[in-house]
Amino acid sequence: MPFVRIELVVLTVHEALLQVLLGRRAEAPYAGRWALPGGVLRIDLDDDLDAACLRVARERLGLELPSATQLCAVGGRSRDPRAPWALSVIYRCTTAQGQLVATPGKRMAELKWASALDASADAKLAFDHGDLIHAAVSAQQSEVEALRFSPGLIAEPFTLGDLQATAEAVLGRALDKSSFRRRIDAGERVEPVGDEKRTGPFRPAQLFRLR
Amino acid sequence: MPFVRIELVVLTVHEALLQVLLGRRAEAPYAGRWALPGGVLRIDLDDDLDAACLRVARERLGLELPSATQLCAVGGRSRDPRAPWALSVIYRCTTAQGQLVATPGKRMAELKWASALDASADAKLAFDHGDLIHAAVSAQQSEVEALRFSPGLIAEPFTLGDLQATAEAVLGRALDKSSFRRRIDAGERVEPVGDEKRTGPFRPAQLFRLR
DNA sequence: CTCCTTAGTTGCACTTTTCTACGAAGTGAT
DNA sequence: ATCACTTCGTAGAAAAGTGCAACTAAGGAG
Repeated sequence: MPFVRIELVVLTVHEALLQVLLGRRAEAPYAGRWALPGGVLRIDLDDDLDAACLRVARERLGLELPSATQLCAVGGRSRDPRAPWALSVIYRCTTAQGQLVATPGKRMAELKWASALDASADAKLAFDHGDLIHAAVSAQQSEVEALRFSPGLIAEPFTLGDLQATAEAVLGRALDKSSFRRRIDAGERVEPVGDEKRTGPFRPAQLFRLR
Repeated sequence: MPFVRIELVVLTVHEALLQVLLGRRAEAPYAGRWALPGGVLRIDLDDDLDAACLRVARERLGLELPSATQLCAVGGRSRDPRAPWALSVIYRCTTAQGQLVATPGKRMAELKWASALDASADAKLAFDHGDLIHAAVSAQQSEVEALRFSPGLIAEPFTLGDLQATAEAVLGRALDKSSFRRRIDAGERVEPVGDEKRTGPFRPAQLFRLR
């Protein structure tokens, strides 16, 4: 039976840029290279794959992830030299940058946020993690395209301008303001919180939250 | 390490109905119940997960599947009583009904095609295979909604009427003829084969193939 | 030729999206 | 008080896409 791991693609939007969490590998293989955080499946601890994902996020990153979704599974003979056959189940999630409690473990010396677009094209990442980030970004873009904002992608409460800027960061292109707002109104995904936010000597923006 | 299997959701359209291939289980657990065909991952034989999918399809069903896509992975402690922890990687594919060479093996006594919609709601299927079929049907519907027809879903060459009937069978609803043809023309997914097909004493239909 | 069937197209109303511009709301300067 | 300035939010025209219904096209039977 193969060696089974869980890998996490943790995404966030910060400073108008879609970013992904990477850890620097301390040991071979790929020592010194950046890789996705992850951990070994523990059949004595984990009731199922989702529970394993939550445990790994908690142990490695100090994150309580309410909503990670499975991206895919990858596996093969030459995937990891530590085992004759290695299988990884990949999870994708979003979180606010502040919630991260970096607890680098034995294999993870250091954590950083990197541009997701750059990372998905970075051939120097360990394993096939560049491809996995690319797949995760595509999935996230499909969600945002349909105006499904996972909690954690944007801090609540937010203005519609914030929400649009977040969507534009994920999609990597500009969106039309009136069209964006009409689609938001048509959906039932956000609700007004009743308060306002002022950022200068001009009209304040209404605040919303996800529902 | 968990016990790892591959399961196949083989879909086809036959007689204006989306159908899924099921096998009757010969042994416990769920002896006598209908289940998805599948097999154990063999790390001595399979180079990677996709290769394992192809091998299982060939050995169990006599199918050479050019284009199976991974659906998801499921796993947990109480999934299969034969092992303390079982993990299954699910693949989805389409094939013509005629290509199937049923070779029921030790565990698969009998094969049949069943309505995919009925099967996805059938609580009597083994394991969580009803949920898996439901997920596979949804994925197939998304593809067809975007007019992506996997080879095997429809026999080539085909008329545009055939193609629309196939799409309607997958989606479970009627489509508008002129709108369907406009979208087909706009895309670059089908090309005329130059021939015609006549089914009676009236105007023949042009034939197309996928590209 | 007329009639019948299915294949394929066209016109039109309607909906949805996109682009552009304008009004609204707030503060500070004149 | 009025105007200038900025961002928030909306309205309306233009364009693109969808659904419906009627139409023409092509073949063969009688």
